[in-house]
Amino acid sequence: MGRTPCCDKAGVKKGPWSQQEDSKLISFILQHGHDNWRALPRLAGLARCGKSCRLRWVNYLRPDIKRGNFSLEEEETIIKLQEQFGNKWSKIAAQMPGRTDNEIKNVWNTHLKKRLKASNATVVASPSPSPDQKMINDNVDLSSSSSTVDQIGNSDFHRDFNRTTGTVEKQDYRPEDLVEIPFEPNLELWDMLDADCNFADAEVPVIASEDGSSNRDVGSWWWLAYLENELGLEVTANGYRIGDSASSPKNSSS
DNA sequence: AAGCACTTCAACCGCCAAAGC
DNA sequence: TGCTTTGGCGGTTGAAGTGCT
Repeated sequence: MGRTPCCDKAGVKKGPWSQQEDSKLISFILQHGHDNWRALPRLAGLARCGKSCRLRWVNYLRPDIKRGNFSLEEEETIIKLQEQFGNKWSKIAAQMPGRTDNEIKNVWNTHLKKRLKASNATVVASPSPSPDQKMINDNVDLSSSSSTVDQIGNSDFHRDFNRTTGTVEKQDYRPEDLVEIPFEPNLELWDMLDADCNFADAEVPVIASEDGSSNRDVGSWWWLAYLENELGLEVTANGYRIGDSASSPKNSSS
């Protein structure tokens, strides 16, 4: 008799996650946490293995994941830490808030390893940046900030949000500090949330961003719910209002 | 426009270690 | 102390996207 499988293989779904599955998982974890990954899928009504749920949450849905390209600084950090720790991706990820071990591993395998190999093989005399390098430098210019939200945000929205506010720590705001930040049209999904910011409606629409892509933004819209719930942001017709939230935000959002 | 090659990255697999009994 | 269960990790895969001819 071999090792006990991590889950009952029969009836367990594999492959890419649908938005319905994502919202079920998010909703469940927001309400109950994730003390027991094995029991979670059954309790959350997901036909997934516990490991798969954990992976999806840790690598994709968690609110504190920073998405987007790695900055040059981050790449240098990875290279340094890889030298120090070897392929201990979780150790490396622990030194890089907002980045997952999986993401770091992917960056290492797809970019950094090759780049290091190339630079070791050839001593390049010219300092002119490669297209790759240029993109990284551009990225640094766009995202350089030391604030909390840059470390934990996961979309351009959060960067923009940060530029305006400087931080998302609730206690930093007074009611008179009202700031409205326009939110992306594709994020107007508040009707799906009930009073507690749980997903009341099982029918989650496809979320398309301006460039026509979908799915990858799924982390953003539910994260806004988190921001509102946890950080006391108020959604208005034009964006988010920080500060006094005496009026009903969701009524004014439609 | 079509076909092919290459790249990216989300997700899976199998192993290991820690915790619980 | 040994067995089982569970969570976590690193390696790998393959579908989807992108670029090139």
